[in-house]
Amino acid sequence: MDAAISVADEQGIGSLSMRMLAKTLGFGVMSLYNHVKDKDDLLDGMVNTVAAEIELPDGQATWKDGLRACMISAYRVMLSHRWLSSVWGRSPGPSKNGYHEVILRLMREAKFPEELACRGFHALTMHVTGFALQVMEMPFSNKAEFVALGNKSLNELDELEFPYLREHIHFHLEGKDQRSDFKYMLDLILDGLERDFADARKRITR
Amino acid sequence: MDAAISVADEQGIGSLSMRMLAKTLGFGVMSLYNHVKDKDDLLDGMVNTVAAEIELPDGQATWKDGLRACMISAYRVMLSHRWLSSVWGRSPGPSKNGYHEVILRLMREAKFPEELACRGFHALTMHVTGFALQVMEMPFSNKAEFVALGNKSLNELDELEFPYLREHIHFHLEGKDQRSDFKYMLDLILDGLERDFADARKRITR
DNA sequence: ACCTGAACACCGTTCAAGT
DNA sequence: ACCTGAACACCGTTCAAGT
Repeated sequence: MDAAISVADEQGIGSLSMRMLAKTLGFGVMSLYNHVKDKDDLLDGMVNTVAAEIELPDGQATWKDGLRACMISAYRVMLSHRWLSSVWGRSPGPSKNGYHEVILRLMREAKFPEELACRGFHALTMHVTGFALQVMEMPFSNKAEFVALGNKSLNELDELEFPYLREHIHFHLEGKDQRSDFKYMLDLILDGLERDFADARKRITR
Repeated sequence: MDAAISVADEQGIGSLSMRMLAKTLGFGVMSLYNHVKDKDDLLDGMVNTVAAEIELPDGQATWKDGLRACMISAYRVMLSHRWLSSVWGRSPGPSKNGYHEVILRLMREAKFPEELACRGFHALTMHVTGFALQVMEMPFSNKAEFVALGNKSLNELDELEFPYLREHIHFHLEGKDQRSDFKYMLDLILDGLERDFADARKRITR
């Protein structure tokens, strides 16, 4: 399990085959099937193991701080295991359930109505894994590759047809993009939930 | 190209192999390589072809309406080609560039400052493809499978350990979730951009 | 309970050969 | 310019055989 995770971390999930994993461990291929039902089963186990790395907030935190910290931690875990987001959606294991339970608990114990908690749950989890998926999916993995790709695109893009796209690429190449879009959108969601929550409370008290 | 797209649409991108595509077309496998450099090249072409299905707003639309319509159309296209979001991130072709250009143009011609347009661009595109990726990645594809999985999860989840997660699953199984989280978050982003834009204008006029 | 190699049914792609 | 089959180096998994 741990071996599979380090292979995926270092070589990418694409290079993780049963055959090479067995070789790494010094066994025949078929020995793996004594510890794992399937390759699917292996992947489920890997997800469950690294999902445990997500830091869950303690009982004291307010719903907003707690959620914020929790989502940032989940996002960090996804960035540190670059294969994780692409297999995150498979059948839930105990650590993923624990993470989901905490998100819902923070909202429900703060007296969010069930419907708003549901919406918040999906908005937040979709944001984290969707954003991570999208970042992982980008066709470069370091600054140099990024610059190379940017310049290549600039050469290919017609100045008259794509003026704003060219401007946008220049903007990035000049390093003027110094804020985190992940946190910007996270706060957008949290602030939106806060407003909806306030509205819901008013409606009840009235 | 069209054949590859219909195979992927009907059987999933996982079943799209060069060998079976060739068989579907009634040729030998290697004939494909006269029309396409690679399997990568094939996928790039497929993305470019369906990206052209995204409806771009005409010149009259306000930035907000135009962006909203454009993002909803893009999301619809991703839902109708269930393999699309997973390969969307590969090297950009002309129709994807056109889509990106329109997004940037709507904001820049409405006098968004460059930085805010950049942020908006990423917030919106990440939302669309991230959300689509996450939806596609879910381990069910119809109501029946969803209900089966929900009930299975309820059986496995301990009542004391995961009370809120169980409540959440019940909420879905009872069909109380009738709004679109996609549009909810889309409007969250658009409203956020509108506020930031108003702030930026105030700062300049002052 | 754990390990194993041979075998099966698949991949994408190279290469030399044809029209 | 277009098509082709054989071959190569890979997959995940089944099966029968070992300890």
